[in-house]
Amino acid sequence: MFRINKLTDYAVVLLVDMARSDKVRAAQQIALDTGVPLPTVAKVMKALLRSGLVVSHRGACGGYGLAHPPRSITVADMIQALEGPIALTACVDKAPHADGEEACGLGSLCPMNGQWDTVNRRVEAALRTVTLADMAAGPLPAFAPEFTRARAAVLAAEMGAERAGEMAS
Amino acid sequence: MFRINKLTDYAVVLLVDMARSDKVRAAQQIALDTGVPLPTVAKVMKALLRSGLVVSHRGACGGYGLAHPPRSITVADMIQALEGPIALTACVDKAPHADGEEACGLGSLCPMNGQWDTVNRRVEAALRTVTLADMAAGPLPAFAPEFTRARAAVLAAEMGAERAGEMAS
DNA sequence: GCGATGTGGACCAAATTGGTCTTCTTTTCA
DNA sequence: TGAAAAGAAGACCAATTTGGTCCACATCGC
Repeated sequence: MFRINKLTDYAVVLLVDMARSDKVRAAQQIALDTGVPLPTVAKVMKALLRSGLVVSHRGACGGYGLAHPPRSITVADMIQALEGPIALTACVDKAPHADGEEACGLGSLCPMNGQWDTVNRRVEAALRTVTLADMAAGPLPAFAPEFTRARAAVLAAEMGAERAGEMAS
Repeated sequence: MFRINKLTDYAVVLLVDMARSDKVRAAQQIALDTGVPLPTVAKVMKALLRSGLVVSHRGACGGYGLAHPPRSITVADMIQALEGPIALTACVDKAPHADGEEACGLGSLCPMNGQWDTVNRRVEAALRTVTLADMAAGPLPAFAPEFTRARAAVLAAEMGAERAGEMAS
């Protein structure tokens, strides 16, 4: 499957929504607009904030906004924000463990010496060719954003009365 | 960290060793030569066999060999053999579940419609630019293959007397 | 100062992964 | 023809990772 994390997937969904809205919104509002559970939105935003992809404003009327124009945020940036450096194998991040041993058990005996570096660089380059603006624009969204938003609200309501009430307050 | 499976990592190590040796060898011998545990070699080979990357010969003097020249086996092939089609998100393989619902919970409401397809195609293209021959050639292996093999044998012996004896028989 | 909002981290249940084992089939060779 | 060598298929369990949630605290605006 060669998957990215679900959390990373959420991050892209949230960032696309932010790129389309282009306003500072509270995490609660973003959760409502996208249908992603609030605690998950909070967790993702924390990671995006640390990586400098979004900016935050605390206090009343606070919220999150994009730190850069969508055109200059790439898929590689989003993935790296959630999952760290792009390293397909343990061989490449040679950060020695506490006991001085290398991450790859075989150490310098590993016959792959540096071959994975090439692969990693090419994958990262590929991921750098698609931007948030591309993701947000889309060739032809099946539904207009308004419909999407309305449908998401319905979904949020169905998630449970107590939570929906709390979120809608 | 955007990793491939450890099993996939092993598969590449084994295939590189097979490309360098270019002989039909028993799984036991490959395990000895690479330092990868025998049961793991067997498991990886099963996947590689199903994908047609290696051929097998049963019975005495049997073993595994490459099904194609290293030049025509790409990193993408190896990853797909172990992990299935390259699909960074659950959105892309729209195979409906048993209950008729799509893999992505949001269904056609998902605002990503088709955007991930582009990313997936570009990543796969990148992975297709590096072949098994490239991985096996290497720019400059730190040690000659003979040293690697001898060292692997020592490692195998250290794994335990009973297993080492059984493997050396 | 109070309420709204973000921040940081702990926490646990569920899913995935990795590694091993067992049993069976196929092939070679004496 | 039968025994040994080797692969095939899958069940199984432990360990790790992931995901989702919650809590206590820090800021900010009114």
